[in-house]
Amino acid sequence: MDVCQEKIIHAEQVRIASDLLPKPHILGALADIFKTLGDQTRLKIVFALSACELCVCDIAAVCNLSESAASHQLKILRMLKIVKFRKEGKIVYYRLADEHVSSIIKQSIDHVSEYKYVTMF
Amino acid sequence: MDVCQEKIIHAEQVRIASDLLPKPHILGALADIFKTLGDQTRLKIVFALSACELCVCDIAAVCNLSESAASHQLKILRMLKIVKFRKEGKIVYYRLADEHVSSIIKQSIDHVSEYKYVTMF
DNA sequence: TTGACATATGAACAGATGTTCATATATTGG
DNA sequence: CCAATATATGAACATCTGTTCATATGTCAA
Repeated sequence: MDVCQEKIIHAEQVRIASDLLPKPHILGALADIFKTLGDQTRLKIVFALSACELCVCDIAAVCNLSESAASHQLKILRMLKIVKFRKEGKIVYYRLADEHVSSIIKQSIDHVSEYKYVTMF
Repeated sequence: MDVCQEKIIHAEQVRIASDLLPKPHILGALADIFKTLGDQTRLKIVFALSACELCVCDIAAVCNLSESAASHQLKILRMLKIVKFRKEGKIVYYRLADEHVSSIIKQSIDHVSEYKYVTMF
């Protein structure tokens, strides 16, 4: 990887910006959260759960998914601490883990609505 | 795809959650933003730019990237309206597009710091 | 215990993603 | 004009991701 350190143009800004970078494990954790929310299926699940607690079967219905696909994605959301769950007999109910997630989503909606948005992917 | 509509367990919650889902193009736009922030390289660039305006060469140095890789990722950040840029002769200076992005990042840091975080990817 | 149901999981496959390398474009000074 | 510099872009490639299908686990009722 070309580190490009022999031709830094603005040494001072580079130093300032470098000092501000979070530690690698924080950066990784943040990227993981965004990566997780960066899939339409999981984002849909998160939106659905921001309405109310739902079981896997409900989530599959709301998000138009097979129950297997829902379960796979819920596992990821669980590992990332984005959702919590409780078991009641055969049924597992999921809900959002905390308000940060909803808050993040709200902020991003503001961002999107500020531009005439063009999808690229 | 198995739509799973014959065995909805909680019809009322399913209706409520379904009504709350954003329109597909909004959902897509949001997912795109998260997907974009969900890469360590791009997230690092965003953090760097939250410190100050930087040229491509500076960004490459701060983020330990080849200039080509930086340029590729900046293109994506540009298309997603996450960064803006201005040209000054040969040099292109990048900066964050708005405060929503920094706000989103701040929220996610709060989320991360609330748990003993375990990386999964 | 047996069968029905809700959910979870593993393997496999197609499609997407990020980097590299080579090359192109654009701007400035000589 | 030409050479040097800063940035951008295209193709190729290895890696990662999300879905599906088949199967497993766990729970309840009969």
